[in-house]
Amino acid sequence: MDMEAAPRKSVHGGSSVKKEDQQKKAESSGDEDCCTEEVFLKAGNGKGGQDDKIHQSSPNRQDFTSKIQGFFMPKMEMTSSEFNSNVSSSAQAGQADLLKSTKAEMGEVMEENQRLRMYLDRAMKDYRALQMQFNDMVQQEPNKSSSTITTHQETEEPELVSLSLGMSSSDGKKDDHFSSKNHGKEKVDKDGEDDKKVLALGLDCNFELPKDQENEPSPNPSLEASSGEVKEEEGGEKWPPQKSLKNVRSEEDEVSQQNPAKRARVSVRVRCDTPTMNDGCQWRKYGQKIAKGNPCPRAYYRCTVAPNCPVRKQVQRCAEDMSILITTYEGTHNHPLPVSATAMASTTSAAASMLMSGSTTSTSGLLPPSNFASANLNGLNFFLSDNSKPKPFYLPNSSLSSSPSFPTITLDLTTSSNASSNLTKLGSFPPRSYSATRDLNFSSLESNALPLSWNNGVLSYGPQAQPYNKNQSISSLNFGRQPQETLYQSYSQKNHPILNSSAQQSLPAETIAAATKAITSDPSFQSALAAALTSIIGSGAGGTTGAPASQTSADKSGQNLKLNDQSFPILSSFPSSTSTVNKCAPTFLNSSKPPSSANSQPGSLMFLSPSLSFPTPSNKSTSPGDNRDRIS
DNA sequence: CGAATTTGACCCGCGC
DNA sequence: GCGCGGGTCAAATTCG
Repeated sequence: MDMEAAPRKSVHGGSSVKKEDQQKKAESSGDEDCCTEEVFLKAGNGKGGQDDKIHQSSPNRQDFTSKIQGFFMPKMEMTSSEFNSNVSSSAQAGQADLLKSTKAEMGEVMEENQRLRMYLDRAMKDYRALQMQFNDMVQQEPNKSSSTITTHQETEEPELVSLSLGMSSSDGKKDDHFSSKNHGKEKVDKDGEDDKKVLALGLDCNFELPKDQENEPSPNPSLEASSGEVKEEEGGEKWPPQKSLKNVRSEEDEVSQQNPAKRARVSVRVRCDTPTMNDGCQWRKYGQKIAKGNPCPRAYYRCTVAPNCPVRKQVQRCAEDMSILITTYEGTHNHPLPVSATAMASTTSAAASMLMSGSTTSTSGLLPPSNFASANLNGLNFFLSDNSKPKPFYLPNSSLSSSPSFPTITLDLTTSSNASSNLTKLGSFPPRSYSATRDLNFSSLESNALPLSWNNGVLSYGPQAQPYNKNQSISSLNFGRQPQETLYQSYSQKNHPILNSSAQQSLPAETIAAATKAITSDPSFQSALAAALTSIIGSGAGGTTGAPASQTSADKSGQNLKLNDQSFPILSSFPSSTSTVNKCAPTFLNSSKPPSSANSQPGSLMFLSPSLSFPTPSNKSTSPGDNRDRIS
C-alpha cells in the first residue's frame, strides 16, 4: 500500500502538488494527452475500481489538474447528459423517476469522488512521508561515504547516470572469490549468487554534473551510447575513448572531437554465467586486456552488424563479484539493428540520453548543491544523491583518474538494494567539482527471482535460465526502495497482466529487457517514468527538448532526452536474440520474442520512441571512419 | 578456406 | 622524460 503512494502521487498530485506539476509541464512537452485521455475515460465510466483508476492514470506527470478533472468531471458530465436526454426525449411520465435515479447517481458519484480524493490525500501523505525518509537517508549517507572509495568518486566522476534494473542479491556482492583469475572466457559464475538474486528492477539515475558544465552544449551527440556501454566501476575502468581510439575512430571520433568531453557510455551490469551478454547485436572481439584492479580480463568488441559501425563494447567481470558481467557500450549504431538488439540499444540510448541531458542541464536547477535532493518523482523514486556515496564496486586504484572522459550510465541489473553500490561512477569527467547524482531506483527486494524477466523475453537475463515463476517477475519492480516496491507490484500486477503471466512462465532468465519492455508497454507506467525522469533530468536542461537519445543526428546535437511515453526507451525494448557473441544470451534475450528475423528491426523498434530510435545509417556514418573494421 | 578469436606489440594520454 | 595503464592493431592461431 505504501508504495503506491508514489505512483499515485502523480495522479493526485493535483491538489497539493499542482504547482510542481505546472512547472513540470512546461518542461515536458505534451505527451501526456494520451494518458490524460485514458484517465478521463476511465473516470467517466465511473464506477470501476478506483484503485485501478488511480494506478493507471498516473503515467505521466501530466497535468494533475487535468487528470483530476478527468476523474471528477466526467462523471458529472455523464449525469447531466443523461439527465438532459432523459428529460427531453422520454415521456414526462418517467421524469420523476429519472430525476430520482439521476440524483442517486450523482450522489454516488459524489461519494466516489470523495473517496478518490481520500485516496489521493492518502497517497500524497504516504508519498511525502517516503520522501522525507528518503531525504533523511540520503543526508545520512554522505557521511558514511567517507571511505576511500568515495574519494575517487567524488573527485572524478562528473556525471553518472545509473539505471539499475535488476536483481539484487541479498547480500551485496560478495565475491571475493574472484581471487582466482578467470580469464574472461571461463565463466565464473559458478557462484551461487545467482540464486540469491532478487528480482529487482531499478533505475538509478545519477547525474553527477560538474558544476561547471553548466553549459556544455550538446553533451554528446552521441549518446551514441545507444547501445550502451558498460563500464565497470570497479576497476575504475574508464573509457577514454578519445585517447586510444584515435586512430581508428571515424565517426565517433568526429563526434567525440566535437564534444570531446562527453561521450556517453552505458554500462550494464548483469549476473551472467556466460562470457558475454547477449544483446542482440553482432560483435567481433578485437582485443582483450587485463585491466588494473581486476583480475578478470576485459574484452573489447566491435559491432559487426555494419562495417563501419562505431559502436564498441567492453565486457568484463566484476572483480568483486565474478558472477556479474559488466558490459559497457559506447557509440551509436549507424545501421538498423536487429530486432533483438533494439531493446538493449534503445535502453542504452535512453540511458545515455538521460545522462547527456542531465549533464547538459545544469545541476543548477534541480540539484541542490549539496548532494541529495529528492527529485520529485512523480511517485517514482528519483532522487538526487551525491556521488560521495560509497560504491562498492568502485576500485580504489582505478585508473579512472586517468581520464575519464565519458559520462557513464550504468544499468545495474544485478542489484538494487544499494543504489549507491550499483552506481558506477565510471564516467569520469575531469573532475569538475562535483556534481550531484541523481538516482532512480526501481528495485525490488524480492529474493528469489531472477532479475527481471519479461515476456517478450526480450531481455532476459538470468543466470541459468532458471525458470522462475512467481508472480514476482516484474511485478516486483520497484521504484525506489521498498516502499515503492509495493506500489509497483500492485501496479504491475493490475496493469500488466502480461508481465505477471510471463513471469510466471518460467522463462529462463528474463531480465531487464523484459521488464523494461513490459514497463514501457504500459503507457501509464511509461508516462509516469518519463515524467519522473524528465522532471529530474529535464528540469535543468534547457536544451533538452530536442531529440532524445536517438542516434540520429539529432542526438548529437543535443541530447535531449525526451521522455515521452514512448520515448523512454530504457524500458522499452530489449533485444531478444543473440548475436554471435553472446553466450549469456540464454537468459538475456530470448525468450519469447517473436520470431522476427534477427536482423530486421521492426519489432522492437516499436517501442522506441522516435527520438530514441536508432540512427539510420544515414546520419552519422558520414565518416567511414573505422577502417579498422577488418570485419567487413 | 574463410571467418573469428587470441595475443603480444604498439600508440597515446596522464601522472610523477 | 619516464613509467603506467587503457585501448587498439594486426599477425598468428583456432574454429566451423
